[in-house]
Amino acid sequence: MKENYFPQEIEKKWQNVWEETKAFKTPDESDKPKYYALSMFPYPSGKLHMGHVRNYTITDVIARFKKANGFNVLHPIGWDSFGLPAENAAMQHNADPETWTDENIAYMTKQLKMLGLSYDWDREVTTCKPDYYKWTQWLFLQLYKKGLVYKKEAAVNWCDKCGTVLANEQVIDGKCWRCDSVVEKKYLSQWFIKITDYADVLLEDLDKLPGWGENVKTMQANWIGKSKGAIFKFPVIDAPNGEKMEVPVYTTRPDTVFGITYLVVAPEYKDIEKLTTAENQQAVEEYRANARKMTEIERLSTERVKTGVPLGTHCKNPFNGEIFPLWTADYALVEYGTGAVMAVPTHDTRDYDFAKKYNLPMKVVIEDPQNPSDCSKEAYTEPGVLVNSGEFSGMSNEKAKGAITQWAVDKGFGEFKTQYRLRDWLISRQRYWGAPIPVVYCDKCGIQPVPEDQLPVMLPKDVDFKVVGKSPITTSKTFKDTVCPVCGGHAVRETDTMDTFVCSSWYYLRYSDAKNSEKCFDKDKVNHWLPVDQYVGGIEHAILHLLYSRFFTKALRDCGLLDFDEPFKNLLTQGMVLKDGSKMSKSKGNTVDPDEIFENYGADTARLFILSDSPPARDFDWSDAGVEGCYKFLNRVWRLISTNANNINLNYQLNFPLQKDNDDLVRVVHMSIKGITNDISNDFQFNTVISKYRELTNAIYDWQAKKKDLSDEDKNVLSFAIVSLIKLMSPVAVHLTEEAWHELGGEGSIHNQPWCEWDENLAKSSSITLVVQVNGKVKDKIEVDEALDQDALKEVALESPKIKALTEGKLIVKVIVVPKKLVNIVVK
RNA sequence: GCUCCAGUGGCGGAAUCGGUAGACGCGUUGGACUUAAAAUCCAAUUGGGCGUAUAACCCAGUGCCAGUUCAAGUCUGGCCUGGAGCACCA
Repeated sequence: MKENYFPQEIEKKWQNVWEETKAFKTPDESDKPKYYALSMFPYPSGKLHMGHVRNYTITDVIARFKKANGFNVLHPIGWDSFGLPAENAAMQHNADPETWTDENIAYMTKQLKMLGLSYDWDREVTTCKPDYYKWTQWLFLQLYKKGLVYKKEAAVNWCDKCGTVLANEQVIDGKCWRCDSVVEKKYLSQWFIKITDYADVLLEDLDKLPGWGENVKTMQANWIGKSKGAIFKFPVIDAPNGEKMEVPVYTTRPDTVFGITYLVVAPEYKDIEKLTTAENQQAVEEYRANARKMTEIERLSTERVKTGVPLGTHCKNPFNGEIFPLWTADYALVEYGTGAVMAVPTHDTRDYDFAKKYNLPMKVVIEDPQNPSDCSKEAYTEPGVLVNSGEFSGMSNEKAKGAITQWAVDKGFGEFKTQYRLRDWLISRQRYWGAPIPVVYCDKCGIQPVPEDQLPVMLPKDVDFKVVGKSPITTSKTFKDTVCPVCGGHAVRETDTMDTFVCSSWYYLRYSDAKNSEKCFDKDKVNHWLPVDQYVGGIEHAILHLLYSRFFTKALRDCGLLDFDEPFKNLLTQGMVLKDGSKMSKSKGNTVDPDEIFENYGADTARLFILSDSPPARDFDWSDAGVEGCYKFLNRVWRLISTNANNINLNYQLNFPLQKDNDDLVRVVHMSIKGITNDISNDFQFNTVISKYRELTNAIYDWQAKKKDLSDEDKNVLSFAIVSLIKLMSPVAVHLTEEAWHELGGEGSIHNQPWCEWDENLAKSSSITLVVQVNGKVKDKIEVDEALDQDALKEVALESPKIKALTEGKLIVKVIVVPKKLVNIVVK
């Protein structure tokens, strides 16, 4: 064995061996239990960044740990390879997005292999390839058949300079992330997926996910935004055309209906023109036109100064017969509820602001009897008792919510209503580099889905990427014109492509049967491998990807394609990788290139370091000194092994009873095995795992420093310690340990060795330190025999000279004894 | 504004059940080895009492204020600060 550690040499060597032997191929059939470890697959942007390194290392260590513990582990990787950057690169360099993507995938694949990740490369999926997007299109058609896909006119984020809609996540502070121009709202006919049909079950099933962080679950719950309330219909008494009209409103505060003093409809409210008098027509029209022009930025910059204009008409409050005016104001949102709001200025802060500004009347209907509120300064939104509320006066407001709604239900103008904030998912994009939406528009038959046997609808190659103001796909001469599958007449293909989040909503299912050309996946295989046992990725997907994937799983279950409710059993959201306290970014110039780390220190150092300093869920601050320290540690481990290579026997036998110092080292090894195993099992605390590697290494060095010559027994103990260290480190320092294993004469790969076992009786020190406190403060520590009972411990503590001195002349009130640990003497 | 998370030395962080606060590392300081350096090794490193060797001791200390308890970084209540997400959702 070489005396010095040369990571570059040994890493390359073993990477080649693993690749040639397909060392990490996962069989579908196995008598072992399955374990599915998954990292969020990367977008092939060009190069790996440290966030990738962290993500994939965490999952890799989990996969290897589970494999060593007797699981048949599925650990795949793929590419989320559709999306804007490829198309932008194509526009700038006039390259084909596919070529650009392929080159990036090739480079990043090389980097992943350099990191020593244990992927089953035979299951690789690439979403931009026809063998994958064929099935994305097929799944779209299944959802279409189920009635979960529809097309409608909607306001979308539009970047005029780029000539395309943008996803919400591509709008940063109201501006296009690419060209920085202001994003407008534009009405376009778009494709939607009816995720709202699943709002309730998506919310409820969060309770089935104890393995998810509370933060992610509350973010999803807030996003879904369930609220319970009522819908009331208010009759209009003076509609200009004499029509009998009513305005329905949604409210979560039915208890405040006696305090309504006006009603607001959104500027986009569908019946607004019919509700406006001739005198007010012009002012309302101007207000609406202005609202339409408002960009996101302007809406934000108004800082919630509320504006509005009266419509001139009035409603009657069916609860008390009062008449109140109708207004329009943009603080009412057309997409939420009914698009109309009943305003109770005394008990809603927004209504209060508006009423103050326009001098609208206010009426107190809820009070805290102990502490009557002054509603002339601010709205009172706390619980209380109803006043000025007819027969409901005196009732607690919580109780009144139900009672008042029920009253309205009985009289026929109200209903109980549950409302969600979640909106349907807009999936169409006017871009080239995505999966084409598989529908055609027939002159006679209208919208028709492409028959399944005609899939995939391939992306055309004859396109001009330099075109401005429209999707490059529309420049194809071969793509658009086609034949209607129903009547055989002329039809035009849909030129919109799907949001890349559609592609990434089912990739984890495809890994179970990645190469199937007949189906999206085999039902038995997907049911066998899923759900994912451990999913690892960034918190930035807390809502989008994770919500869409949960929806997809449920929808596909309802299509009969699989049999489980939730795709990801456990979720680990890793923190960001920082440098000097801020996020690594090219513009800040504080990035660290993984290639340089591999070259200078090797992948094992990179893996060790990225796990070492912080627990996985927290942000990780990259430091050059830290990398250096990890590199030194691996050198230290290497030296320990190489200088002892001749003394290490893989078939060591521990012959008890051991001598004291040997016994101590053996105990440290057992403690290390136990501690490391528990740390990985409980929340993947890799930072403490690595501390324990260091402690064990230090202990072996210390033990050795005391020895002059090694007896046979010593050699057995040393072998036990070092072999255990290598095995414990094998999930992290994958190359170093493999090399050491072979140099020591090990058969096969260390990565096929079973995990170390520990003896509970040896995983603790031979004596215990009794802590003696006086009035809860530590005053002495005494080495005692483990066998001593409570009375004996008490005696030992009281006998201690230090304790005697401290308790002398004082009254001992109480003595608390915690077995094997502590004695607390309470004195006065 | 609402929701969630976090707050421990110079720094990253550790501390199953409430039971020795600061494991492990980074950095710093001192020392050994060396012609010298690198590498390596040894020692010290929460603050103060205490600008001196050695050994020891005492006090304070986990964002702040209370509380529960023999005992609180850990539990309860109320704040403060920082971060993240949502944001006129009626």
